[in-house]
Amino acid sequence: MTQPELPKAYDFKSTEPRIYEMWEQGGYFQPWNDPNKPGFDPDIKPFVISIPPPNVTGELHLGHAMFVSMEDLMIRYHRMKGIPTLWVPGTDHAGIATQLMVERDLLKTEEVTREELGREEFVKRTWEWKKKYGGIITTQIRRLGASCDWSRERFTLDDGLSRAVREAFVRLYEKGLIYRGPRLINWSPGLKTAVSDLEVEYSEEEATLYYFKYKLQGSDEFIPVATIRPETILGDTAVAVHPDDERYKKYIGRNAIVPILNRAIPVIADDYVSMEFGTGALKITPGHDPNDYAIAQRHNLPIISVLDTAAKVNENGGPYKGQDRFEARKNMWADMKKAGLVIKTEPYRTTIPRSQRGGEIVEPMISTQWFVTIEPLAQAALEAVRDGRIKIVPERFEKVYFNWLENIKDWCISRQLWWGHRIPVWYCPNGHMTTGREDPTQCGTCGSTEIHQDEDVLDTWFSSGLWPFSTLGWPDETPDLKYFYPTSYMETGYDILFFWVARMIMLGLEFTGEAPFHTVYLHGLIRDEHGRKMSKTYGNVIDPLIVMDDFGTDALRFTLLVGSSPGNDTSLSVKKVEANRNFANKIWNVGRFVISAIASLDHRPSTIDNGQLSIVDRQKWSLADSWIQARLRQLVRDVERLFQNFQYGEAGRHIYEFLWSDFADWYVEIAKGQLQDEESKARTVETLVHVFDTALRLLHPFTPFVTEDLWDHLRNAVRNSPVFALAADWPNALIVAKWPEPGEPEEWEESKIADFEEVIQDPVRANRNFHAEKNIKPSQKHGVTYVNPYKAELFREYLPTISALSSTDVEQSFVYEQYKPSGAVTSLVVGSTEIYPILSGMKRSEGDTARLEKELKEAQSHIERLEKLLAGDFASKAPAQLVAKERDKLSAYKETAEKIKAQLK
RNA sequence: GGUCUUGUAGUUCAGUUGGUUAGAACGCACCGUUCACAUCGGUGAGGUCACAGGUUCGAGUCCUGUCAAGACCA
Repeated sequence: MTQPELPKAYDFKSTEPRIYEMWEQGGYFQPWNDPNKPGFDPDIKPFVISIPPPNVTGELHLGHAMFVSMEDLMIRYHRMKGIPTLWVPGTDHAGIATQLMVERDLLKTEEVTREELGREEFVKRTWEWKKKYGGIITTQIRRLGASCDWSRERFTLDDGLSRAVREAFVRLYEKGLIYRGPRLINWSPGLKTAVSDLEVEYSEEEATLYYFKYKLQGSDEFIPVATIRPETILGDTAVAVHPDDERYKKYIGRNAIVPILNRAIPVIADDYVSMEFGTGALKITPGHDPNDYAIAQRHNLPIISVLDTAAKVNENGGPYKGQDRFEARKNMWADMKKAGLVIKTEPYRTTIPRSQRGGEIVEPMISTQWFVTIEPLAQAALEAVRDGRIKIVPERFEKVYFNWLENIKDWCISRQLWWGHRIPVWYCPNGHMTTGREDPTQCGTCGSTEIHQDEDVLDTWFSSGLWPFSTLGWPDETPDLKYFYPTSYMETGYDILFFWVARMIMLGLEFTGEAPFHTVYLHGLIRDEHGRKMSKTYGNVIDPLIVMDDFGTDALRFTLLVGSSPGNDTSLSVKKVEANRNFANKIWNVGRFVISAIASLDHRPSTIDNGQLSIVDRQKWSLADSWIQARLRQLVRDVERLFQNFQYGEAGRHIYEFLWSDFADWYVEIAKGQLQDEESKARTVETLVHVFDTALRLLHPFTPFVTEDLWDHLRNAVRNSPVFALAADWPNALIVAKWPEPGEPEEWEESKIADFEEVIQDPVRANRNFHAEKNIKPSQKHGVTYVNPYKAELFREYLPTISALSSTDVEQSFVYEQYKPSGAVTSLVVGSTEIYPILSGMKRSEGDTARLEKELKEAQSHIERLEKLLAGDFASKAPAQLVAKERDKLSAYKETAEKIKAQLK
C-alpha cells in the first residue's frame, strides 16, 4: 500500500483551517456526556471552564492568545483523559469601550454625537455595530485552535444573560444590599460617568504645591495651608489642624475666611492632620476629596460641590463659574496673589488619579449613584478561599486577594452610559422607587402610572460577575446549570483578580450558594523581548495574527505556554516563535520518517503472527528500543506530575526535549539501522509507532494542529500496514485519543538507560568529539578499539550501532575486556571505557596529551571533592541511598583517572 | 507608607517537597549534508546562580538583612 508523499515542510497555512473545520464538524468540542441528550449520566463529573469573555468588538491581542492557549491546553488535557469537558465561549458588551468606539465612528462618518442621535437610536446603532464586528474576535479565537463549544456561545447583553442581570439586581435590592444615594465617587469628566475605585489608576507625577494664607475672621492672623488643587478652595468648608498643635491650637473654634468668596468656615481639630506634613494645617473640601469627605462626616460639615459634570466650575464658584477646573486654578491663584494671600509655590511629586480608560484626571465628586453593600459578600468570598473551597494558583495571590477584600469599599455599579444593562428601577413623581423582574406599569408604592426608568446602566463587571452561571442558564435550573455548575478552573490574568475573579466569587456565592469554580489559575502578562510593557507608543506591540501568519498557530501557542510560569510575566520575542515553528517542522519530519518506515513493511513479518505484537515482548527489544521506551515512560510520568502541579511550561519543555533530543537525534538514527535488518524491522516499526503516537498525544494540548494532522497520517499508515493491530483502539481523531497513563517506575528502566548511555551515547559522543577536534571528515572511515572490562558483550552486540552513529568503520573495529596498546597512540577515556581510534599515522599529539591531562585533572578534582564529602558528616547523616550513589561516583572517577594515567605513561 | 514579585550564560527564560562544582532556546565559533528534516546535523566556547550573613552533613532552592528593577494596594 503506497502512501501519498507528505511535503518536506509542515504547511500550517492549509492545515490549520482544515483541521479546525474537522474538529468542529465532528462535534468534538461538545461534551460527550450532555444533560440535554439521551444517555446522559449525571454521576460523571465534568470539567468546565468559562472563557474570560473578550470585548465583543475587540481585536485579538497577545493577552487573548495567552488565555486561549492556556485554557485550550487545560480543556484538551481533560478531554483526552475521558472527562466530559465543556469550555463555554462568549463575549462581553464592554460598556464604555464599545460606546466610545461607536461614538468615535459616528462622529467621523456621520458627524453626529450620541446626544444628537438620542438614546434609542444610539443603542440601535451600537447593536448594528456589534452585529457587524462582533464576529471578528470569535473568528480570531477559533484561529488559535480554541476547542470551545460554540453551540453554547453567550453574549452579556443576550436575552438570557440580561434576565440573569435583572434577577441578580432585584435579589440584591430586595435583600437591601443595593442602595442609591449621594456619595463621593470618582468622576470621569470626559466620559461624563462615574467609575468604580478599581477603574482609577494612580500615577506618580510632578505637580505644584500651592501655599497660601487662610485668614482668620476679624483679624490679620492667618493659618498657612498648602494644596495641589487651588480651585477646590471654592468648596472648602473647614480648616483642620491637629488638636495638639501648639502653633494653631489657639485658632480652634474660630472662623477662617475662604479666599475670594469670603465665606466663613470653622477651624476644627482632627487627629487625621499630620503636624509634620506641609504646614500642619489642612483645608477641608468634602465635595472633592475622599479624606476630607471622611473628616466632614465626623464633624458634620456641609459639603459643597463646585464642579459640574464636565468638571467646570458651577454656581458655587462665584466669579469662576463656567471655567474649566484647570483654568479656574490659574485664575484663582492670580486673584489670590493680588489679594496678598499667596505664600509660595513649589514643585511636588504626588500621585494623580487618572481614568483607566483615556487617562484623564479623575475628579472626586459628590454624585447620586447606585451601590452594592459589599461587606457581607466580601466576607463570604474571603471564607471560600480561606477554607480551601477555592484554591488560587499561584498561592501568593491569595494574600493579595485577602488584602483587597478585607479593605473593600462599597461598589459603585451605576454608569452614566447608554450601552449596557439599564438599571431596572422606575421612579414616580412622588419619589418612590419600583423594581421587579418584569417592567412595571405603575409605581409599586402609590400606583402612579407616570413612572420613568432610571437613566443609568450597570457597570460592565456586574454582568461579567455572573458569567460562570449566567452562561449556563441561571436563574433557571437548566440541565446545563445543574450538571456543569460549579465550573472547575477559572483561568485568567492576575490583572483582573479584583475586577472579575473576586466579583464572580462574591456573586456566585451569593446567588448560587456555591463557589463558581474550585481553582483559580492566574497567568502573567506578556511583555516584549526586553521585559517592557507592549504599547503603541513604544511601537513594540506584537500582533498575534501576523505571528500566526508567519509561523503558525502551534508555534505561537507553544511559545506562550512553554515560556511562562504561573503568575509570572513573560517576555515574548518573534525569535522564540520562529524557533518553535522549527520544532513543529521537526515533528513533522520525524512523522514523515515514521510513516515511511511503516510503509516499508510490505509483507507480514513473522514477529506479528497471531495478532500478537512483539511490542509487548521486552525480551526482543534492542538496547535502543528499551532505552526509548524507558525514557518515554519517564516522560509520561513527568508530564502527568507537572500537569497536576500546573507546571505546564515545564511539561512542554520535557516533551520538546524528548522528541527532539531523545527520539529524533538518537532513536530515529538507530532505527535506520534496525530497519535494514529483517529480524528487527517489524519490532522497530512498532517501537517507532508506539513512541511517536504517545508523544503526539502528550504534545497535542500544546500544538493541536500539527499533532492532529500527523496523527491522522500516522493512523492511516498503521491501519494500512501489517502492524494495523497497533491502531486497533485508536479513535478517529487525536483530540479525543486517550491520554497516556503513567505507569509505576520499573526496575529495568534505569539500568537500560544507564547501559544505553555507557555503551552507545558516551562512545559515540567521544568519537564525534574526536572527529571534530581532529577535523576528520565522516567520509574518512576508520576502525576503533573499545576496551571495557564490564560490558564488553554489550559493546560487541552494539558495535554496528556505535559505528554507524559515529561514522566509523565497523569492520575494522574491535572490543576487548583488556587491552594494552603498543606505543603512544591516540586514546579517549570515558567512564570505564577506553577508546582507541585506529588511524594510520595517527600518533599521539601534544593536543591529545593536553586533553587527557585536562580530563585527568577534572576527574581528580571530582575525586578530591567526593573523598572530602564522604569523609565528613555526609556519610553518617545523609540518606544511605545517596551516600551509596556518591560512593559509586567516586569509584567511577577513580577508575577513569587510573585509565587516563595509564594512557599518559 | 503597606504587601508582593523578580534578580541564574551575550539575550530571553527554566530549574516546586534542599541532594551535590547548574539547563534550554536564540546568538556566537568551528565542521558538515545522497536517501525524515538547512525550518537540518555534529562539536565547542560561555555562569563565583545580585550581595552579605544564617540554618543544614549539604543551599540556585529555606531564613534574615542590603542593593537593584518592577507590580499591586493606600
